[in-house]
Amino acid sequence: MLPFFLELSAGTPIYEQIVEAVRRAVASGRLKEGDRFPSVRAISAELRVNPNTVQKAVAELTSLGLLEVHPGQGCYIATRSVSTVRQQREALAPLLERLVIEAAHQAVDEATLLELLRAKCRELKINLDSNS
Amino acid sequence: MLPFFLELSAGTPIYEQIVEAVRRAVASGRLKEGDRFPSVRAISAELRVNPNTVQKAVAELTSLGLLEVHPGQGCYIATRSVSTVRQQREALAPLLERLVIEAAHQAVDEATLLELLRAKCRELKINLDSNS
DNA sequence: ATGCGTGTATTAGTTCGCATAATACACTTC
DNA sequence: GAAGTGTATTATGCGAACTAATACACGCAT
Repeated sequence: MLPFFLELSAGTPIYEQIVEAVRRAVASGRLKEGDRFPSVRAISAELRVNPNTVQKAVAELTSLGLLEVHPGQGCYIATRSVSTVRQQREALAPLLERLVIEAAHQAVDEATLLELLRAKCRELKINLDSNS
Repeated sequence: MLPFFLELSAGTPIYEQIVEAVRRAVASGRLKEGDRFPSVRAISAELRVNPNTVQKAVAELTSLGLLEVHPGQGCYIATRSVSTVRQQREALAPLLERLVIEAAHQAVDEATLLELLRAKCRELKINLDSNS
């Protein structure tokens, strides 16, 4: 059993879906710093996907600083690096913009939007990466 | 001068960038219901992009319900259709999820995240689609 | 030392989406 | 009828995504 939830669907690259699933698992607490991460071949077999595709996901997760590679041994969830306030803003800005625009089109007012955000924060912590 | 702001950049499909720009313009008030929308050929010439690419954006905007086509005459910004609460939630859920996950990775606490969201709401209304 | 399990690199080939190009057609308006 | 709309068609080039089959370097346990 993989330590993260993933239901492959067309439309988005597989390696991106893997990255997203791992990010979700880490954010929700399903995966914690220092945890052992499954091998490329194990994930490949479990998902029935080409090893190269999984490798691409691992490479991206490593460059994102989410995974630490211990050569010849395996991968582990990395200790989160501290980011500056500026970096935080830059990472969140595009997501915030898309959210606000979508809310405007759906005619969702600001108060409701804020409430939805609070609800989502609670949901993520509770579900612990069960599905979505 | 196009009624929406767009700076073409690689990495994302051009037609998607156009759709995004129009959505932003409508959400910010730069474009309003009933406004005339530039012709495919005009946009094509302005952006120096193939007419087919613009056409693809127009088609998507139409299917999204953002544009109304008056055959043989032109396109206009559509009157927004009412959406149910359920539809609102479904449209916002994935964006909320990605935002919360990204915030968790950036170690941004909930209170700060809510404040950033409020700020983004204000920013969108003020800038009126100048840049971003 | 040998073998197993790690991550990683290489090369090849297929499929598919994006963008371009050049036309052509149906429609409305003046 | 001419000009300006949106739309459809066909063809081509390009690159990303995925698969496939190997091969290599490293750490670790027997």
